Amino acid sequence: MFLTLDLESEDPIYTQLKQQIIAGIAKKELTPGEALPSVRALASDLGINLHTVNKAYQQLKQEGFILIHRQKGVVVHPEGVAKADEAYFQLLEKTLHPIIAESICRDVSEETFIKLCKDIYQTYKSEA
Amino acid sequence: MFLTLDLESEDPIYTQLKQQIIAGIAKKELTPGEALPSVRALASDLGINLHTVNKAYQQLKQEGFILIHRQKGVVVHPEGVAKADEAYFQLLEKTLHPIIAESICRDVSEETFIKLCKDIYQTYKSEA
DNA sequence: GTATCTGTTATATTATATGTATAACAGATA
DNA sequence: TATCTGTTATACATATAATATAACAGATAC
Repeated sequence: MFLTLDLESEDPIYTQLKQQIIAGIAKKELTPGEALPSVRALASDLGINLHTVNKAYQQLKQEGFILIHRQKGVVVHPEGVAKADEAYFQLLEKTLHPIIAESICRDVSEETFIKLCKDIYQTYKSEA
Repeated sequence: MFLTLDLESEDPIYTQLKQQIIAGIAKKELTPGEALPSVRALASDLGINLHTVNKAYQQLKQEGFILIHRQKGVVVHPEGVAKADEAYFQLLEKTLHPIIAESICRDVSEETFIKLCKDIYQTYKSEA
């Protein structure tokens, strides 16, 4: 599991951490039950503050991706990530709406958009 | 063109304005050359500050959605929005990646995801 | 010519978000 | 006892978001 940060990015560091861990789970590079580095170890590795890592971990826990045992440490959720429910689909739709609206303005056809999504899906499947 | 704000939203007001104007253009409720309210008029209508509207307008101008004439006012770009180029597709892919990664974690099939995108595309086409 | 409408620019203030820096606490373990 | 967990608290610096006023300069209507 490689974690790389772009300190120039507009995306906050804790967001980058979250996204890369989620991507790791999606690619099955991180498997259920697998241990993640402690907040201090990861912060030290990346040269960032403990609290920044902690914020990412807390949100990942809140969203059901990981479990945190007070003394055992942090692990990828052993029973797998909670499957999409109605609330998630609503959030997903709300997220995609403005993205698709802009694509339509820029003359991106539905077929082209779908193709891009399929290609991205493929990048996660192929590296399983 | 109805503009509604959710002051409780995490999305900044100027972002909501941008998204709704872009959605309006996508739905062809706003047509090329059509005038938009002045910064002061819109701010007054919505009960927000002039600078918040101006920030949205400036970014929409920067991204090619509108034109601003110093004394004539604000209009939807008369020649249509700039079509997607390589830079836009890269940005789009970068935007979709984490969204799709999370969907995969939550067991959303490619077919389900594509279906959702198609449905959203449809909401813009049907109201043309 | 004055008043009014544009967008624009400048300052200042408040609140919130982000990230860092230290320090300490409590449970588990070697 | 020392060291490792996550957790909590406080403080600080910076950036973003939004508001509040004020002023400027060009265009237009009376």
